[in-house]
Amino acid sequence: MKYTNQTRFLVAVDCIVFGFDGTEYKLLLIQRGFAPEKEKWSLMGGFLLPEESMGDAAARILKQLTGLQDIYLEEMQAFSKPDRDPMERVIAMAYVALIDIKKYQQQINDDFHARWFPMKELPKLIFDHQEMVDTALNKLRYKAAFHPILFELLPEKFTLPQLQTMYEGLYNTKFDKRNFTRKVLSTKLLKKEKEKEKLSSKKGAFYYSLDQEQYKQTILTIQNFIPLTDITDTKD
Amino acid sequence: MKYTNQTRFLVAVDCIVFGFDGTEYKLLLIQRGFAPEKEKWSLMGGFLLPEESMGDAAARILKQLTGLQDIYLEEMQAFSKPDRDPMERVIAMAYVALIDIKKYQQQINDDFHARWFPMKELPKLIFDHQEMVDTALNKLRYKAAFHPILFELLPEKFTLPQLQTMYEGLYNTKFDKRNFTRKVLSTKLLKKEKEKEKLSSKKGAFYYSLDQEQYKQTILTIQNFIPLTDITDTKD
DNA sequence: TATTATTAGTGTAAAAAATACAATTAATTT
DNA sequence: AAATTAATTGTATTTTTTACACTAATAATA
Repeated sequence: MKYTNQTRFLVAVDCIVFGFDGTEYKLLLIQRGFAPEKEKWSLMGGFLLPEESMGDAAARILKQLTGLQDIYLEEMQAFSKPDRDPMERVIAMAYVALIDIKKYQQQINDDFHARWFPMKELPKLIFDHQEMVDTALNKLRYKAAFHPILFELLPEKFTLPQLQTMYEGLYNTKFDKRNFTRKVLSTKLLKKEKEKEKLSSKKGAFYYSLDQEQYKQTILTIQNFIPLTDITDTKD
Repeated sequence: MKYTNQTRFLVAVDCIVFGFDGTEYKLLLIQRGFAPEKEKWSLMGGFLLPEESMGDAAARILKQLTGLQDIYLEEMQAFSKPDRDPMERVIAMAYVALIDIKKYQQQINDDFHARWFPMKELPKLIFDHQEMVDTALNKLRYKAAFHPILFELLPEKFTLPQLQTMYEGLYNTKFDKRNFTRKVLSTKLLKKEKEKEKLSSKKGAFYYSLDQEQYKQTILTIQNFIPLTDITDTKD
């Protein structure tokens, strides 16, 4: 038994991969391998297969086209305007990934010529991919304001100046060092390491790492309208 | 020209309609009109048509099955496990709506026997609809903690006790009246009206209404890691 | 080896926001 | 007139946020 008289659609997944290299944000793009728009710059995309969920498809496509695996991938938004692909109607689900460029540089497979573009020097993208990127960046900014999500973008060990640069880059602004440090450390999410990073300064900056236990707890915490004393009552 | 050798899928939209009646949260459900699971309780769902976006489909389906229109509908999450519908694979996009039950009661068309169920007395739902509802409720709780989104759930004029009840209902807790009032008013989102609501108390409670101008500005405001003084610099 | 240059790291006072806590007010019902 | 019910309001304390500038550590250079 099947549903009759219903239209079936192509369903695709597009992966928006943001990366941070310690200084600026970049976007990972490839040159599309098939018509239409063959050879044009594109997000990592592909069609959904019959036996996989969309999340599985996103991971598969990213792996196939770049070699990247085991990275943070999150469903972002559907793009479903009937004419977004000139060839044929395709429903696209956009997924967003955040990675530390240096950490994953080796994983990236050169076969597909995936390339990092600084956010301010993006080439023209196919279809509505630029809209996808803009939407993703806005959502990332919004989310990072409440959520310690940006820690995911850093290597296991990172310095406070690096973290600050990352936040400043996302919002195109400068923060006060002392206040930023205090705020970040007050989350209790970071553990200070004994070694220093010596490449980017003469003095060297101490490494910190993410306290995974704390992180898992904190990521669920909610604020603002709910006094903290009430939150513990909420689990019923 | 079409994409060849690709599988096409049924795409559906399911609408999760939460309502608040001044006292408790309810969920709007209908009895499914076709096989499989005919007559079982279900979210308002239907298949995507060839010429509409998914957002359009959600609005159309909600209107067709309940009569409700012009309400706040937000894309929530895709549900795409290959076997979620036993008849045939269907990719479902869940949309969430929040409405004031009393305000829209008349709009609801009786033809489809849509019924409000208190959140604690939901019937067994078809397929993965219960999972959709649970996910939506969690996201709503999370979002409402930062976002004045719950104001959307109230009629044009509402009282502070009503608003407080709504927040308390969402988190199953009690807030201090004085602190809640102060916090809500500090958002500057509310305008005090001259009339009182007299049904639920002898003294009567003053009506408030949403200051639409302020609301549009505030809804974009972000906090926590970004000092407020920096936010204005962000627009580039 | 002394000097210079560069970035990391740190404290405090003032202002703002969050919290805990209970008496008074307005209106209706008896 | 008294009793009942729910709305409304303030203050003192604690916590958090903000603004602001000098010292420390190291490498490069004179």
